[in-house]
Amino acid sequence: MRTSRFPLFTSKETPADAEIVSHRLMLRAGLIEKIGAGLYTWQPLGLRVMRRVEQIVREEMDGIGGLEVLMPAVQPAELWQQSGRWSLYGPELLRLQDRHERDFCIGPTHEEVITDYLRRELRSYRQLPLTYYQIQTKFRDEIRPRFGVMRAREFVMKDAYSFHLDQASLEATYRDMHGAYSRVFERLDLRFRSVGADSGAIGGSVSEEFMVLAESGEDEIASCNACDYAANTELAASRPAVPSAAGALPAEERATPGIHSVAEQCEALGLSPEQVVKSVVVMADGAPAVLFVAGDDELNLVKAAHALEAEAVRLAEPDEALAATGVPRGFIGPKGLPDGLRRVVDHRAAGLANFSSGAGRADWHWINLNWERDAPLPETADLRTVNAGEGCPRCNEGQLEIHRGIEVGHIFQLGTKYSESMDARVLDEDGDLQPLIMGCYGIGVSRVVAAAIEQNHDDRGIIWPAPLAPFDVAIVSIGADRSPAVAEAAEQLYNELRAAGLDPLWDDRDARPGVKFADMELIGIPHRIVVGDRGLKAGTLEYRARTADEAEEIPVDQVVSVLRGRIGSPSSSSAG
RNA sequence: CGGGGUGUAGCGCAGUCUGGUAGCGCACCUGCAUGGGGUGCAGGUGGUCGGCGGUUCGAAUCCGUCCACCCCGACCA
Repeated sequence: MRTSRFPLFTSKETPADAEIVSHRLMLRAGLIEKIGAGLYTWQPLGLRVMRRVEQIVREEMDGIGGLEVLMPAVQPAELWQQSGRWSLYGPELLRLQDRHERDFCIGPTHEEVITDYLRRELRSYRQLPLTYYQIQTKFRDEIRPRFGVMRAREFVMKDAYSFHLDQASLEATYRDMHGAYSRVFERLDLRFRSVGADSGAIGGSVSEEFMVLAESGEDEIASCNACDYAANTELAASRPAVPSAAGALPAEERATPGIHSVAEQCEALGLSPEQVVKSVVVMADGAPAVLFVAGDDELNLVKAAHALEAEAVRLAEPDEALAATGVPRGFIGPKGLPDGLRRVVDHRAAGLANFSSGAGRADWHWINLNWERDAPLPETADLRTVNAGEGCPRCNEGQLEIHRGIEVGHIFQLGTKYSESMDARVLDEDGDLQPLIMGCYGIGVSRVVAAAIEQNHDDRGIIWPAPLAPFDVAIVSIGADRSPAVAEAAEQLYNELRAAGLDPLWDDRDARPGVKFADMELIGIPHRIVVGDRGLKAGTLEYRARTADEAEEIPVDQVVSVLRGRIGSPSSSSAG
C-alpha cells in the first residue's frame, strides 16, 4: 500500500479526553474515530490490526474444532424471557421495539440465541460435543464508557459456546479452550496471565479470566510469587490469619458523640483499625443484611454476594440501613441488632478478640467486645479483599502480589443454567432426557488491540508486536520527486517486498522526511527502510527496527532477504 | 442514578465575570524558499459560538429550558 492512496489521518494534537495511552495513540494514529460515547469507527489502519487479531483467534478456534457461525445482533426478547435474563439483566441491556411494538434487545452476549439454535437442530446426543463460535459486534450500554475501545459500548467480541452430555466432556473442551486462549495471547506477543474469576451475570461455576498485564487495567489480580495460584481480587483468597489468643478483657461502653468513621473511632478510643470490627449494611437482592469485617479490611461485594447466595449485592443507602437496623450509620455493631436480620462475619473479623464496634445506639461505641461472650458469632465467610504480601492460600510458602490487568478473555463452565431454563434437552443412550451441559468462552477482540498498545508503546507512538502490525514494513522514500534514482529504487523495493509475501507500506508522499518518520513511528510499523540519495550512492538502504536505537546500512540487493529473516523470526517480533 | 465540569473553525483553546456583532495555535489551500527528524516566509479558505425560548436597541456573553460529551461517586458501612 502507498500512503498516497491510504490516508493516515494522524494527529500531532493529544486528544483532550483520552486518559490512557492506548486511547490517545489510537486516536492520534488514526486507528479509530469516535462518533459518540462508547461508539467508534474503525478506520482502515485500525481495522487491519483488528483483522489480524481475528485471524489468529479464528485459527485457534478452528484448531480445537470450533465451528464458525454468525448470529443476529438483534435478538427477540422472548428468548431472554425464557432464560430469565430479560428481568435480571439491568440497564446494560439495550432494549428496543420494532414497528409492531415487539420487544428486542441488542445482544451483549449470545447464550440465548445459540441455545435456541441447538435445541432446534440437535437430533441426537451422538452429535455431541459441539463448539460454535462467532466474531461479531456486541452492545452493552455501559454506565460510563471510557478509555476508548477498552470500555466501549459497541465492541467486537469472539464468543464461543460448547455443548455436552456430561461434565467430563465439558471439562475436556474447557481445557482445550484454555490452551487455545493461551496460544492466542502467546501468538499476539502479549504478557498475560490466566486467573480464577467470578462468573458474574453470565452464571455458572468454574471460570477463568485472561488478563493482559498493564498498569492501566481496570481489574486487580492477586498472584502467588511461589506457585501458580492467581485470581481476580474479586475472589482471591489468602492464607487465614491466626486468630487472636488474647485473654478477654471486660467490655466497656464509651461515649463517642459525632464519631462515624473507623479512623475517627480509632482516634477517639486510642485504637488501631485492626482492633475494630466494622459493620456494613448491604442489600442482597433487595433484602438487608449486616456484614462484619475488620476495620482495616475492605468488604468485597462479590464475595458478599456468594456468601449471601444473592444475584446482586450493593451497599445500603443510609435510609435503608437505618430502616434495617434501627441504628444510625456509624454506630451499628454486633450488639443491638434486630432479631431476624441476616448477618455474616468475615473469618478474620471473627478471629478478633477485644475489638471495638458501634454500640447499636447513637453516639456510643463498645471496646473489648468478644464474640459469643458479648454477641453471638454469626455464620462466617470470606468477605474481605486480599492485600499484597499476604500468604498464598494454595502453597503455604509464597506471598501474594497484586497486579493490574486488562480482561481480554473469559472462559466459563456454565453447566445447565441456560439449557434448563430454555428447555434444551437431548435423549441420552439410556433414553433419558438430559439438559445440555454448556460452556461459554469470550475474547474481547477490539479490546485486545487497545491492550496490545498499553503494553507496547514509547513516547513516539505505538510499537506493534509483529503479529498485530497493520503493515510489516515501512518504506520511506526521501526526495523521490527530485531523484529518479530514489523513485526507482523505492518502487523496486516495494514490488520485491510484495513479491516476497510481505505487506509493505510505502510512504510516497511529497512530505518532509521528519513528517514521514514521525508518522511511521506513531502508527508503529515494526520495520523501516529509508530510500534516499545518501544511501543509494553507497549502494545501501537504511534499515531500522521500531525498537532499535540505531539504524544500520544494508546493501540494496540484500534488503529483501534480511527483512524476510527479521520479520519471520521471533526475536524481531517481540517488541518492547 | 447522584455530584462536578465542558460545549466557540476539522483538532486544541481564548473571549463569557463587565452585552456592542468572534480570535489564537495546529491542520487545510496558494506562492516562493527549503529538502534525512513534525522547515521558513507571505497570502488565503473555513464558524447557525450545542439546540430552543426569553430579556435587550443589540446576546458567544444575561435568564430559562433541553441536548450532547467528559470527570468523580462504598470504606461516614
